Amino acid sequence: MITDDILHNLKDRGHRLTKIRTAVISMLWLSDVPLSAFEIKASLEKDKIKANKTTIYREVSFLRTNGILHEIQFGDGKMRYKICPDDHHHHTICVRCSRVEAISMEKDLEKYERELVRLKRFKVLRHTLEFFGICSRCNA
Amino acid sequence: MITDDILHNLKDRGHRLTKIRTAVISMLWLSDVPLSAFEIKASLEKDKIKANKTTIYREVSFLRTNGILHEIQFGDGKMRYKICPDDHHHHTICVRCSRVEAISMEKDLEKYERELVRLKRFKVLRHTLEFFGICSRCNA
DNA sequence: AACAAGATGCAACGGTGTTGCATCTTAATG
DNA sequence: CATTAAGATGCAACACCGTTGCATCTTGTT
Repeated sequence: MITDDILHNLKDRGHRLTKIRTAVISMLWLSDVPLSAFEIKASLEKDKIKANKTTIYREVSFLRTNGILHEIQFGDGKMRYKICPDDHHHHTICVRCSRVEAISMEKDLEKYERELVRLKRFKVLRHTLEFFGICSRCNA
Repeated sequence: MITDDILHNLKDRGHRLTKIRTAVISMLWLSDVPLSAFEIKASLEKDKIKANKTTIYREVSFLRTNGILHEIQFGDGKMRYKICPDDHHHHTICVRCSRVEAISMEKDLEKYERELVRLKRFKVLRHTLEFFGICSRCNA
């Protein structure tokens, strides 16, 4: 299991493996959509693990600092968090059922980023790209 | 002046031209970066025009409904608003000086959206794309 | 078992944005 | 110019996301 690798890696670097930490990691790993802080909290509670919202925010902050978890913004005012072995995917987000899927268009964007440097002398550090629409299930 | 066109257009459609409305329009038109609600409020106050934050939110909502103003998200949790003749949603945002420039890659993205329909049966309604980095001025 | 660093909970707070309601302004009408 | 009704504004209160300070509890090491 990859979550075990993550846990061992954290421990080897001198970090603690608390109940909440391991729960957040395994839960986010199993989730196929990025979750907000509140959703993480709710999901833990379903497994009978109570955690204060402050703890959740501090935990995602910790996991982000350690490169385990990544933030995504869907433009509704809340951060969402996901565990992704290779950072950066873009997503399709269904506006009806909220289903999220990762897609890849790195090659096209890398080409475009090179053009931005060449034409506008703008050095891209990061970007955001999300598509909102109707997924295949909802459209059927 | 284009702001006059906007004002006449609004009036012709039966909307009122209040002090705050005209001030928001001309101020946003002159601004070369998208502004948050708070920044709009502060900018009006610099011109001795006081406005309640509720009024600002209602005004940007009104202007958005009338297709005059567009929202942009930079991922810091606040909406920003910009007057743009053609609704144009991609930008380079300098993380040092906050300068924002519009860029065009519609053709590439339209191609990609057609592929999303074809391959994943995902119908794109809208998307977000912003590049964060260092602009030519800051990099010099 | 003792201990220090780290994790947690709680309360309070700040910021963004919204809503209900009372009041004021705009612009059209007589 | 006075009237008037719709629309605009201000105010207070609220909801929500996220953060901070501080006291307390856990973890893992000695």
